[in-house]
Amino acid sequence: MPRSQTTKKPTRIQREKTRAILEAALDVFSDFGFRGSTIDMIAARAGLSKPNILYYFDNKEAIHKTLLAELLQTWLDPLHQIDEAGDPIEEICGYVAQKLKMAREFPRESKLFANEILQGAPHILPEIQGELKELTSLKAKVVKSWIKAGKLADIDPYHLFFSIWATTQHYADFDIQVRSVLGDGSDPFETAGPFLDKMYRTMLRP
Amino acid sequence: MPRSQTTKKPTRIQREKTRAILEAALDVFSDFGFRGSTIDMIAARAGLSKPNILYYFDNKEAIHKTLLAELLQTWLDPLHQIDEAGDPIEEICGYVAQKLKMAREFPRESKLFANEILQGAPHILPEIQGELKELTSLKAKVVKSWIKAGKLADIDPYHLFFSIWATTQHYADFDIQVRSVLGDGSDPFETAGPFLDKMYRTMLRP
DNA sequence: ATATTTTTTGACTATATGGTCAAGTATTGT
DNA sequence: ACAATACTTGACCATATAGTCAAAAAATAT
Repeated sequence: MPRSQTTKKPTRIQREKTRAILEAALDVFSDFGFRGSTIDMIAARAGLSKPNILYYFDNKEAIHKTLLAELLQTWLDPLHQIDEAGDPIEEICGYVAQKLKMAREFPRESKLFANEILQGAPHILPEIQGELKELTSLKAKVVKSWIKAGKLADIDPYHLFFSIWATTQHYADFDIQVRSVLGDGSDPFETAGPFLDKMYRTMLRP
Repeated sequence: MPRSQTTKKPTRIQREKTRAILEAALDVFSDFGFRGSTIDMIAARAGLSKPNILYYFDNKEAIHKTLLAELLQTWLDPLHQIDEAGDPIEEICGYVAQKLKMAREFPRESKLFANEILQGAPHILPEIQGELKELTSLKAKVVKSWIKAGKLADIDPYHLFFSIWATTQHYADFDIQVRSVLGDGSDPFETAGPFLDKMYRTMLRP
């Protein structure tokens, strides 16, 4: 009986293999998108046979769903950490730095997410309209209170967040373009960090 | 003899049908990506049969390539228009406004491009490393000269361009996310315009 | 050691999809 | 009107791919 239909505690093999499959699937999905990826590709990358993959996951979509669910939490985490009690500019620049760090360290996750949203979020629209929307609106209120207190320039909190998401994830999602334009040699993230920090400090100063 | 193999001047029907096919293909490719799109989908959207599509284009990839080639020119055009002789801040804010307008009016083109880059630019890497790289480097020099002349704040021209591309195209590419977070009703582009204008004016002021 | 359970896979099916082709239909030029 | 050319398509093929299954192999429990 496959793991996916059991409620028992998973065995060591189950833990290891599901991990290996998800790891391989992240590679493949982030590079080719959902439709462009095949179970065979994932199997090859994981060093398993196709039926073996399907022993651990009901189908291709189940693998994808699992990845997206994990991903969303990682994606939302830095936003959670914005603290109303902290210094406004430091909090937001810290958030920018955190998002950029994530784009650097987890580019596959960023691309997987971008692929999903780009195609109209067919698998995670509910979460986008739920969790993400709620959390963003919560933190937008925090930004608004900072503005009202005169601690930040008067800018639209939502568009502020959009611009942060766009600029930071750009370095992961459009990686090939960024590197092509810069030419090889330098690490885009190295120079992007100071640039974004300066940019947001300038625009946020009241 | 199909159009794709002829050098003669195209007939009226050829012009009309190829247009209809490209129009339908843009719809489909921008929504589902290259691998996620089928010739049948394009045929259905264009109101033609599959063999008829393949009478005008050699294969699926040829349709995609044609779209990308047209697209790249549209994409590069606003960058071309940046004029060294103009007022630096107005030139750059004009560029931002132009890019945002394009994201609004041609979201399908933006998504097609995003899909392509996201998957590693398999079909237009040469153009990215050629035309785009050259033009960007040319305009980066212009920005540098403006900075040297004390007319702009001292920022990295490349990252400036990246941030402009990211923030403007975000509204087309991540459209579903933007609308989900804002909730329905307001037009994201309406409020994004003033936000971005203010943002770039603030950060560019010397 | 043996029984039980879990894991693995070769061989398979069904379907989707890119692409072909020969024969038919419409359009155009004279 | 008629021939030449351009256009269209139903039927088809080859391949790729998601997913199944029964039987073998490996791991685990007793």
